[in-house]
Parts: sequence; structure tokens; C-alpha cells
Amino acid sequence: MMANVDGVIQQAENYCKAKGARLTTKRKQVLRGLIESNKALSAYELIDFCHQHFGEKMPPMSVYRILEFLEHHHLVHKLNLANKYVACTHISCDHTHAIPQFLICINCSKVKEVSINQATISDLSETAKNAGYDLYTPQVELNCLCQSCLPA
Amino acid sequence: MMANVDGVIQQAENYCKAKGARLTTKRKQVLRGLIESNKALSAYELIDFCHQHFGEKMPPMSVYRILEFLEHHHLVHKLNLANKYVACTHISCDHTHAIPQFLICINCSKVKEVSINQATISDLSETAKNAGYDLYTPQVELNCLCQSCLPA
DNA sequence: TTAAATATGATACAACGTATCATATTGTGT
DNA sequence: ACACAATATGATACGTTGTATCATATTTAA
Repeated sequence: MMANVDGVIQQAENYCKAKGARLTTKRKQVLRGLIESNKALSAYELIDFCHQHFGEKMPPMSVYRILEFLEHHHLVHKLNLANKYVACTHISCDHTHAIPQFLICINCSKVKEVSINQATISDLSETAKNAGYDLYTPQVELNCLCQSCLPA
Repeated sequence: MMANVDGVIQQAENYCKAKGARLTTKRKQVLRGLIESNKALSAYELIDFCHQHFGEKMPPMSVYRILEFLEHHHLVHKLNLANKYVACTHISCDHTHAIPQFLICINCSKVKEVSINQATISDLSETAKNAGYDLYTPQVELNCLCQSCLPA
């Protein structure tokens, strides 16, 4: 598990290097925080996480900037529905992916990043177009309950 | 136009009366604010709107409570993606509607409430289920650009 | 008409996000 | 190796968003 996390970080590092981007210590910590916690975290939750796990006190400004960097390089996704951030699940495989659909557990913030099939996307896009709107991003976020949080 | 707004308010009033709910003056103002402005507004934008149009100074707490009431009675919808509120477009017709899909212009906050076809919903729901998640609400919100805001 | 229920106001504060300027770190050319 | 430029982070202060709590007003109903 831990080894796997390291592996993902390593992949991210390679990926950044190839792009001439710097995955600095702080940035690595924030990314690691999201990967290790294994769920979506808000910026302030990340600040707490980093403080507790790495003994770093990060000012909000820094975390927001770092998240912006990570998002720009597609290492994390911002979930607008929950106002939280989640590590991209495709860092290790090949880091190219179809349009993601995010299933967000409204109870525990666990997130599953799945791929929508093209037909469904076209459907949504069509419906929008007919109404005179253009999809700005086809990213779909849905409020869900995960298995562990489903009422018994 | 103005008459139409009044008509919608009237409908809402009837609707509430039938349910034994009170559409008070303040609540009517907030609802009217959303209808007249013809787009999604944040709670604080609504405070400003009411202040400017009705000369009412509403404390945030009141507005949030009122929005909660209006939402509970399906007179307004909360758009989690934008953190704004929008008047339900079905108050006047019959106020029963299928599962809504909201097309939100990220530039001007104009919102179109359309109905998704059942097949698409089933699709999304299936995809979620296969991933071990249950849709909490099938309400879909999509970031779009409306016609007027599309880059030329 | 008075008591209970409901609705709103007011104060204070917690959480979230950013503008701005200062400092530190890294990369580059000489 | 050095100095300069570019990039990254820190620190302070503040603006925005949302809520907890207790007080007051308004409506409903016995």
C-alpha cells in the first residue's frame, strides 16, 4: 500500500519532469496527502493533513496555489460539487483518460472516478445543445452513497 | 413579463396554501428576486437584490432559512455546482417534473432546467452501481456556456 | 385572549478563499 | 562559482460565505 503510494508519486515525478514542471516537496506532500487519505479533501482538510502527517504548517494561500498547480497538470481533480480535491486515479496507469465521471459519497467523501460511455456524454451534450447551451466541460459529478455508507 | 412574474408568485402562493405552508412576505420577496433576476443567484447576491429592489435588509441567516424553506417546497433549486439558487421553472405549469438537468452558464449564471431522458439517467445510475455507488440524487448539473456567452 | 408554534432579527463567530508584498529556492548563462 | 532571472513559498490582512445562538415578532389555534 505504502509502496504503491510511493510508486504513484514517482510516476507523478516522472510525468512532471518530462513536462519541465517542478514537483517540489510541498507539492509532493499535498499530492501524497490526497493519495494516502484515499478520499476527497477540502483545502483546509489538506492543511490539517499535512500538518499532522508531515509536520508542515502550510498557509492557505500555498495550498491553493499548489492545488492549482496539481490540477493544471491533471494530477488532482477539483470536485466542484463538494468543493474538495481528489487525486487523479490515472497517474500510475498511463495518465490519459476518457472524460471522467465522479461518484462522490456525500457521507464519507470517498470518490470513484469512472469513465462515462460516449453515448451518455453525447446524450447530455445533445440535450444541452437543444436548449441553447454548450457544455463547458463534460465532467459529470454525482452525489452518491458508497457501499459502506448505504443505510442498512 | 411583470404580470407573468406575479402569476408565478400567485401559483406558488396557491401551492403553499394547499400544503398548509406559509409563503410570507420575505419568502415571496426572495422567490420574486430569483424569478425576476432570471438567473442563479448566491445567497448574498439575493440579499443585495432584495435590498435594492424591496428596500429590505435581510440578515444572511434569514435568507438561508428562507431558501431552505423554498427549496423544501421545490420552489427553488440549489445548484451545488455553482453554489447558487435558481427558481424552479415548473411552478406555473403543474409543478411536477421529471428529474431535472441544470445547464449553468459559467459566465452569466443563466440557468436552463431541462429534463433528462430516462435512458441517460439509467446509464449514469448503472455506471455508478457498477462502481459500488448509489446515486443519492440523480440531479445533474453541468457547467456550460449559453448562447450569449459563447466566444465569437 | 393567551399559549404554543412559527418566522425573523441580531450578534458573534467559524470556515473558506484571495490580494499583496516579502522571502526563499531553483535554474541559467557567463 | 556567481549573479541574475524565474519560480515557489511565507505572512499578513482582509473579503466572502455560512452558521450557532439567543432574542423578538408574528401567526395559529384552543
